[in-house]
Formats: sequence, structure tokens, C-alpha cells
Amino acid sequence: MPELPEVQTVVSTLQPRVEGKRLARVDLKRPDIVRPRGFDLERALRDRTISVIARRGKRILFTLETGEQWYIHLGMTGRLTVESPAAEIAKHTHFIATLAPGGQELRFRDPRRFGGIFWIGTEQTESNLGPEPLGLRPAQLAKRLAQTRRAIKSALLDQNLIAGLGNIYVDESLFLARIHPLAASNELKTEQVARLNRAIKQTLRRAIRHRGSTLRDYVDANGAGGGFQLKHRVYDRAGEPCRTCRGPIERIVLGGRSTHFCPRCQRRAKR
DNA sequence: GTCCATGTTCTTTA
DNA sequence: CTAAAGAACATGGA
Repeated sequence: MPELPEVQTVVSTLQPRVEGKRLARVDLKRPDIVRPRGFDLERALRDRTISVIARRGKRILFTLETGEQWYIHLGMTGRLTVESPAAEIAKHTHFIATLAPGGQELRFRDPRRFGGIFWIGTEQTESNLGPEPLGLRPAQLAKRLAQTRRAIKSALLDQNLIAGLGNIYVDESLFLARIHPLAASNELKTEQVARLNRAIKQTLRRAIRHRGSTLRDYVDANGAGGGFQLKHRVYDRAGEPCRTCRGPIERIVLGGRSTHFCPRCQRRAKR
């Protein structure tokens, strides 16, 4: 569910309700979602105050008043919401923190458990996470894409190459840039990379404006779904007419992921 | 029962 | 050796 626009929306809706609040009670129902394994998260968070919530790639990064940091990754089905303590506790809720003042609860739910809670602490450990796509310059993107011969689709899914894109927004960005998903990353022309860089930013900005895409699980911190799924040009539209040329959208499997594109609008470079 | 799913990481293959 | 492809993880919905 969560790519950059969804994670950004969660962060934006979380900020006014959680920043400055103290974690008065912390109830970790599934210790195995915490990394490193065996880390005593309840003890580390109890009575701490959250000063800042931010997004880095698909991570929701929390900074405590102590300067210590930790983050939540939503995986595929994760939800991070602020709810009334009276609200029913949904199945697969793994973490509940009571916020003070106010008594509202910060809850993390993740049926598939591909997500998790990651303690960083205060160490300045190097992260391999790639640069943020918004604010990325074309020359920087070109340099990174030149380092691999993989299909551009696979390259853009690599969080170490560029952080925050997932299956939906890679397909949408490639369509907007009119680049075939199987095109070799290192063979893209300068002009194509420039177009791709613009397409990624435009796609992400539009998606954020529409509060993300809700296909199944995704909701923001207030429990509200997004609306960008209605604007998808190719994702999950196999067989439907291209919004540009009316030809049918094609679906292929690439790197184990379903990939959607318009074979007419996204021609492969002749070689 | 089958297939598929917004993600990441470990293993296998080339 | 490295890069890339494939499998695995866990649950639920169509």
C-alpha cells in the first residue's frame, strides 16, 4: 500500500496529532515486528516525547526529545492511525501507544507483517537509501541510472538507487515519460532521463495532492483513504483503453512484479 | 482450491 | 567475484 505519496500523507496527518505528545503507555503486542530482534522497544519509548515526525523514502521517521530516532515501515498492508481508546482494536494490531496529553492512541496494524518498527537510536549509521525523488536533479538521476543494465522498471524500484517509488508510481512515471519499462537503465538518453525525472516529480506531486492511492488497505493517520487510484493512467488498468491513444494497456510480469504500460505510447528504442 | 497483492531481503543463478 | 533473477516471507480477498 505505501509508496512515497501514501507515506507522506500519513506523516502529514500524523504530525498535528502526535508531535509534542508523550508516549504515556506503550503496548507491543508482537515483539517480533521490532528490529533489531529482541530490542526492548516498550522500555525505550515509554514516557518519551515525540518531537518530530518526518518521511524518508517510505519510512516514517520519529525523533524523540532525547535525540533518539526510530522509524516505522508500513510494508505492504501496514496502517498507522491515531484513534480513540474506545475504538475497537482491529485484528493484527501489533503496537499501541497512548498519547499524553489527550489519551488518544497511536496504533500500528499490519496483517501481512512485511512492515515493522525499527530502532535507530543516536548512532550516525550510514543508510544505503537512495536520494529523495522530489528535488532530485536530472544529472544525479542520470549518473545513478548509468550504473546498472537492469530494466528501468527494476532500477526505479530499487530503494538504494532512488528512495520512495513503488510498483504503482514507477509504472505511472514511466508512462508519463513515455519510456518502455523494459528499456535498459544505462541506455536511456539524456533527454529521456530528463523527461523521466520530471515525470516522477509530477506523478508524485499529483499523487500527494490526491492523498495517495487506496487500492485495498491504505488509509492516512485519520483513517481516510486516498483518491489518486482514480487518476491512474496504467496501473491496474490492463486491457482498458490508454487515456492518451485509446489502445489497450498491457500487463507483463517483470522482476516478479506486475507491470503496466501502453505499448503504443511507450515504444522501445530501436537498436 | 487458485491466483494475486502498494515491499524488502535472502538465496540462487548466470 | 558481481549483477541480476527468483524465492520467500504472511494474510486475505476475488
